Amino acid sequence: MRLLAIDGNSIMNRAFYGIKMLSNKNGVFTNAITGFMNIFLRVTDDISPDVTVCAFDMRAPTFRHKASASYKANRKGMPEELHMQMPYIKDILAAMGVRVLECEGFEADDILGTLSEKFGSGSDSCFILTGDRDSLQLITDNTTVLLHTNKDIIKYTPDRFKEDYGFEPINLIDLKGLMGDSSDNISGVRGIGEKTAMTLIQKYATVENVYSAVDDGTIDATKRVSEKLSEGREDAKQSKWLATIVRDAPIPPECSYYEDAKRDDEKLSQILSGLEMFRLMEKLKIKPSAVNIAAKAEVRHERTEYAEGSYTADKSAVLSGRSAFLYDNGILKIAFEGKVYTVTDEAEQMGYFTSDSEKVTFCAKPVYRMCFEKGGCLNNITADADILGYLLNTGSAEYTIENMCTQYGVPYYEDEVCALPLLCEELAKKVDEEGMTELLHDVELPLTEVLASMEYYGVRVDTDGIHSFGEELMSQIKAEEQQIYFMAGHEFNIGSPKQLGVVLFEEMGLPAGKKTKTGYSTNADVLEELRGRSPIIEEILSYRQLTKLNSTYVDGLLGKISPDGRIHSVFKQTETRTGRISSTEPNMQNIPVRTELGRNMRRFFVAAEGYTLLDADYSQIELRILAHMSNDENMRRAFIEGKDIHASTASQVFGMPQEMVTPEMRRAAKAVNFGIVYGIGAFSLSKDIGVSVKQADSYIKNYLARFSGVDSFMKKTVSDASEKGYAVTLYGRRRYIPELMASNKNIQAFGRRAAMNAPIQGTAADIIKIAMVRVYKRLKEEKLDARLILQVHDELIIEVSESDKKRAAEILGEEMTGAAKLSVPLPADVEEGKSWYEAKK
DNA sequence: GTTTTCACG
DNA sequence: ACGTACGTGAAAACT
Repeated sequence: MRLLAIDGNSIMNRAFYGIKMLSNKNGVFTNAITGFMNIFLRVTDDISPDVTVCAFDMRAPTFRHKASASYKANRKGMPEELHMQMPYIKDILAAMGVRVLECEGFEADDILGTLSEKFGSGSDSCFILTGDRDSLQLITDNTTVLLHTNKDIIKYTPDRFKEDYGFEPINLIDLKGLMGDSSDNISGVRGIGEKTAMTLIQKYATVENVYSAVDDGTIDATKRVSEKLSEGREDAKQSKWLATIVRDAPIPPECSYYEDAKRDDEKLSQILSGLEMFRLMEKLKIKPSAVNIAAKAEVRHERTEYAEGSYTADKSAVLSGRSAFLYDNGILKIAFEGKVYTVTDEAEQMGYFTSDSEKVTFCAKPVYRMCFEKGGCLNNITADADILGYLLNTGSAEYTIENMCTQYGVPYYEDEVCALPLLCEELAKKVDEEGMTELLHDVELPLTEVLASMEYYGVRVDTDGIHSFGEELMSQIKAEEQQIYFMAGHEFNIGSPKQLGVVLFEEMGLPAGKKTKTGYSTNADVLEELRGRSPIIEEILSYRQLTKLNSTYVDGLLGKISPDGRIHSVFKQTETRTGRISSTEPNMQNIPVRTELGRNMRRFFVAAEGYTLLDADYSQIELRILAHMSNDENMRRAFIEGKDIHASTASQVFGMPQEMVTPEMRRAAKAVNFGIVYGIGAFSLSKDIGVSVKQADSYIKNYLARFSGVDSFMKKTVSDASEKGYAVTLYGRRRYIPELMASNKNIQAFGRRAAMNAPIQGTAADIIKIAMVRVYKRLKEEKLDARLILQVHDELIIEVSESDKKRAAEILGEEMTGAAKLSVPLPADVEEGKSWYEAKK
């Protein structure tokens, strides 16, 4: 029989520190569980054990198996984020068919020792999975230790051990006897460290042999070492005993007990969906089952059984009622009053989409887009489970019907369309309870159509222009490359941070600043510092800029041009945690603008023949929102009086009339304003504007004293978020911030910054979404030959026929400015041009 | 698949 | 002692 015995505590510990923080929306951390399961699955896959057992520490407060009280006192207490994950991993393992063993007064490795004694002989073999080198003493011909290190899992057989240590595995306890182990609070012999102890054990094997040699006077060591050994005789004995893993812990002796454990998928499904660990569920091929969900107390609905129906026969009933549908790959499925219909006829499908009947669905955007492509439309969508799920928790990894049914306790059907009516009902109810109904109906639902339309129209690009720009870049890159090779004295891959680090910091001897976890950092900040120390730096920065433009933008965009000569980006509505929209394939929201070279890229985004582009952006929308939400009189006045906000801030912070503010001071004030929106820190501000941390700190203090309304608003935002678990925008959109509950202060600090930023960034997102819906509606109402084609967070772009451009520009300006009624003005600046470059001056 | 870098608001 | 502003997406190198 092959037995796998796991040191639960040790592996959880490794996993916890090895994986970044993860948590579900209730603030239950799951990173150690995730890491543990990854390791677990990898190892079971590798060695295919017949039986798996996992041992956990259980230290009784009153009784200690080992004599010295609190002998592990100096091992750090488990952080709360890890501690809270322990009951879950035990439940998961039990449901996986793994016996979970705990023994009062014994540690996990004692249990492993006992198991290896039991199963590590004859034809049986035992594998011990741990992150703790102590357990290497258990290695025998039949017991292999799988040691999990930061890098990989090392298979320790007796040979491998001898290779590494130069003595037998069992003598590890003798080594510890001499050198001790600070993590286990084992003292060892005072004055004997790792080097000496290794040499002695390699020669004498055991503590006893060492002392016989000391007594004989034959000990092969310096006089000093010999003296220390004599003094520490008792310590050595005691330490060896402490380092010895127990092999007779009271655990169930019958093999059948371990063999009988069975996997329970229902149980696993329950635990994992509660933890929102959907990826793991997928890996384990666990489906949320209706039976499982029905057993849950929160279920509010009876499950309706669905029968196959004939759409031709029931069409008029469907079109006069409320139905759910899913459309995928040319196939339309409709669920309606206990029947499910499959419609493949295209004309029938369009008839359904165009009808006024009430429809609920999941992911309406691609359906809108498909309808547009066929010259039709999609009407009366009253719920979209994707959007609903997003509003309820913007932090979730993915919104699938399966996940949401499980999470919100709604019966799930393999034919997913059947789950939609109840799912949407349940989600909409929650959205209403959380005060987001208006946001849903007035903003998010209509926005889906707007985004689909933007994707459908896309942006016209000047393909030839991009090509020749690319060729220019290429020749500059080649020249730059040669220059760099010459300066470095040899060729290398300039794009490899690793190779570049070697060239700069080792070969050329430039001072290495920051380090990343894998080596030298070579990012622009670091290189900027080195400017002037070597001319190569300038060339590398330039090389980086050119290659970035060429690969990400020239090549990237060229690969995304459709046969119609336009780029149809995908705008994602359920992606960001703050409520913003994101753009992919390609990302149209990060087209260069900050440097002149990069900004040239925008010359290639053009209006179609006979059309022109209108570009409008909000000015300082986030600071205006801050002025409104914080109701800070000082800040509001600046906006109401139409002042230059950064200059005005500078005059306040530096205490002087605005005429006296220098450009340098304005720059600093601008950085402070940005910092405030992001949840400021003195360190980063100082780096940003090049003053001392102390100096930066005093700017911030000054600012918060001057703008006390902002100060109290930020404090309240954080305390509300800590109390409720989420931050909220002006329109009620929530962002859950479980990081605020962490005990790690870095994570907590991140949570506070996110809490300060979310209402501002989120409200700005709300407002431009409102503007988009209103602009879309008015362009349609007034039947203008104009369409929204892009959104870049605070900027909207319309493509409009020459004849309608005046009217469209009016609408764009009016609707953006009128999108929100704030207690400060909200101006939007509209410009026109044939290309994006010209339209944004 | 993760890390580093860099483009945008 | 450490890490250090919020929110994104893409490419290339590396593991």
